[in-house]
Amino acid sequence: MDKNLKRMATMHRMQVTGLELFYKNGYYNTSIDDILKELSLSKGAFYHHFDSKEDFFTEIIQNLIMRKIYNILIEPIEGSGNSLDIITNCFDNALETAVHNELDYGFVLGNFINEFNGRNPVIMKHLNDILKLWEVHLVTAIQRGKLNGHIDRHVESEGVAVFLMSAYLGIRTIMVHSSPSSRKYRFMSQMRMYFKSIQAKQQTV
Amino acid sequence: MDKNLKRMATMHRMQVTGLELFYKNGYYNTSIDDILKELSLSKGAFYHHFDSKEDFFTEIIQNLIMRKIYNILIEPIEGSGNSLDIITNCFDNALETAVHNELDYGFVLGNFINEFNGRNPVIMKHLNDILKLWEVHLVTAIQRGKLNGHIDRHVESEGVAVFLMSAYLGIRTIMVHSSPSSRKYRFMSQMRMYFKSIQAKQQTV
DNA sequence: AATGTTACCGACCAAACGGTTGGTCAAAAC
DNA sequence: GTTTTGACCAACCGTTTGGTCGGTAACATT
Repeated sequence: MDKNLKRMATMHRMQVTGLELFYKNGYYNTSIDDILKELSLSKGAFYHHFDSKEDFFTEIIQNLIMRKIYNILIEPIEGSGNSLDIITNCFDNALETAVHNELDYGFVLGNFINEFNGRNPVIMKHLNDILKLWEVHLVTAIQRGKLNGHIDRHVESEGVAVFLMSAYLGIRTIMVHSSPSSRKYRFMSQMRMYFKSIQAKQQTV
Repeated sequence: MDKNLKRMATMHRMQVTGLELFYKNGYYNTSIDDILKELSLSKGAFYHHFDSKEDFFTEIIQNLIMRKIYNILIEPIEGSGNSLDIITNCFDNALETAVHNELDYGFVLGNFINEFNGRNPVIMKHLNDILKLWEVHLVTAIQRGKLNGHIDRHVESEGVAVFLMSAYLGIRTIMVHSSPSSRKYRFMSQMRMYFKSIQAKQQTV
């Protein structure tokens, strides 16, 4: 079983480096050779483990992107406190990694959606599924907020979810260029304003 | 001068078709041959008019993207009425073209920013300049709203601008996949909620 | 009528692409 | 101790890429 362990280790290394380069240079602008050079591995090794470039990327989506997004953007909003506070904290933390130029997987997702949209339906489906998953959990969190008396019962849960996802993906597009830190601060500040407009009118805490 | 006219006509045709394909398939995933095939022109014609693929795209940015964004997202918010109403209408109109699968240049901009970020500093600078131009005009419109008594004086103009740009670019990323019409409706509805939270407290109209 | 200019053609190039193939060698299975 | 397996190598293939270049034909200038 030692062989199997080595196989998995190598495949994992390939995927981590692959995501890094795909994210940095784009999928179509990154060659398999680029990835292999970085790892000092050969073409043969690559095609021994993966069927094709597309298959390789599909594995990356499932094994790296999906899980990270779950950990960073979905699981943190499952809590039972004030939904608005929880979402605020979640976004704040997620954007903080972006400020420090680390891999922000929410942005990675939006980035790839832009790149594959209309070009590769198979990969788009996988990316869309993740987006949908995020949306569902956001809607759930907002509905919980209504039940708990933190959010006004009249607001549309799905509308809020769409608006939040939009804002998050958008701020990341803007943040990449100038003064990410101050842009994050301004963004979070306005998000709190927005939250005030949808919170329950009379505080029944 | 007939020659000069023909030259400009051909160059324009090339740029229009070029933008179409670059937008649909991505810059790096669209070859010059693809564009020329569509136009029944030859490589020689292309390099007779443009220095390189990059030069070609730079011209597209200046001649097509820049002007369209000015017409659709910047000029419409120059009016002197209620800034929040004007911006709402502007976004509503701009997103409507997106619903009908037409070229929405705001999205085109966000799309290319994602593609070129970290890959081509020269092109990124041009795209960034457009983003900055948009931001400046949004800030101006919001400050005008404060002066006219439509917007609460305490809100940060730049924060609002960043938030609005984020939301717009983000909703377009999300709209490309499923039910753009209903997503647009929900988005606009939440944007109005947000606007309520930043409008002047006592209506002094 | 002769000459220069310009828009455009299409064969060509070197480099890079995704993918294939025959082979090596150490560890696992027998 | 022999055989089998599987991770990996490296040369190679057909195709596509951005870009070059010598040529041609229509038009403008003289």
